Amino acid sequence: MSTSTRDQPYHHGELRQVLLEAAEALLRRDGAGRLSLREVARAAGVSHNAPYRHFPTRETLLAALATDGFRRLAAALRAGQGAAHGPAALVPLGRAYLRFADSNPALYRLMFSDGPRKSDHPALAEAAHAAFAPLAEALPERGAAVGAWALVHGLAELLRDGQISADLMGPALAEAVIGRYAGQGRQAR
Amino acid sequence: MSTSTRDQPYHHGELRQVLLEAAEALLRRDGAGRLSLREVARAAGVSHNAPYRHFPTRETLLAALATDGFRRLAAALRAGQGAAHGPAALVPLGRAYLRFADSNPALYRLMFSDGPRKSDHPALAEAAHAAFAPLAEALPERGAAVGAWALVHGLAELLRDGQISADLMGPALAEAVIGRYAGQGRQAR
DNA sequence: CGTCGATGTTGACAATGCCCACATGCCTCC
DNA sequence: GGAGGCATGTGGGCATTGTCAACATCGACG
Repeated sequence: MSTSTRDQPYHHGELRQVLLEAAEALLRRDGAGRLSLREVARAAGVSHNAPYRHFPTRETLLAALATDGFRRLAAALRAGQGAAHGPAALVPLGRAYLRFADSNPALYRLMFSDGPRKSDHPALAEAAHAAFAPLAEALPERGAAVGAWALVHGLAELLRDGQISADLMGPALAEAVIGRYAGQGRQAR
Repeated sequence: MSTSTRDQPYHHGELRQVLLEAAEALLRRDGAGRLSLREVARAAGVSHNAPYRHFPTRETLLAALATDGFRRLAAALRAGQGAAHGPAALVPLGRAYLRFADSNPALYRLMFSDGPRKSDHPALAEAAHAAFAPLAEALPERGAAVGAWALVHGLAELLRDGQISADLMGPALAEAVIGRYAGQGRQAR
């Protein structure tokens, strides 16, 4: 809470966490491309080299941010799913998913598009995979689950950068689309 | 065709096009994030500042690349659609779409994820919008078209970065998912 | 034939990612 | 309880980058 702990005890103690928070703020402001390690360090009030004690590389920082994002997404999905099970859960899951993407556009973009390759960061890959679990549980059939994942992810991305021209944008339509898919999923064994 | 016009006539003549081609090669190799204007210039055999006579900014170069990508995508879709019309065109369209994304992963990523914001580059925005046209014609109902767009785009992205774990990846599944969606689209009024 | 504008070139500057050597201070082990 | 070790943080430095400014070159047009 203290805006400036006067006597920086040289060893910060929570630098890693502070760096991540500062980085996320800058991510929100500038996007992943313009996020600079040195500016993160400045924001955290440490030397330009301090981050290297916690992240071997700029990309590692971004990967950590994205990993955290996937954990939060998974939590949001579980929270949004509520009591629903099976195909009926698709709509609330989709809604929670889209809300997450809409609330954290820069982070979402980092997680799926802008960010480091998952193959280079095992923890990231695993977190990303884990976020898929709620959907896989709701729709036991693989094809249906993948389709739903793709549909919702595609909607999120198209909405995010206004790819869908403004006249037909909006969460309402998105939800209708998901609803329709859910209905079909139910009847298509 | 000439690999090196010996006497570079100072005024290159086709620099813009050459720069774009060099840039796309580097894009393929390194991704948009690591693409450096100076390296593009080097690859084109001109000074590090020559590109600025054609692109006011690095981002502008990327936007031009992405714009071209959308034009090519639109062409690929029209070519892939063949004679099919209406909902029946969905499967061939989806196939063409996925093939494009699979053949040009870096470019695809630039177009949708990595690249400049469409709102900052009108030509880009328009090309992106135009690429949507074939789909909109095939599925006259807005919701269905948006859903299909999202579904296919989502599949492309998930496939691209192996988000769908390897065990269920592959174009075959993707096509099945699209086929199912197409079937549902046909029966949903 | 001269000049003018588009296109390229050279030079410079600040910022950045990352490397190296050094400083600091807590923790452990005799 | 003192000495050494190790994680953490600092400062300086280097190559690279995007962009700006000044100058060079050349074809077109009077």
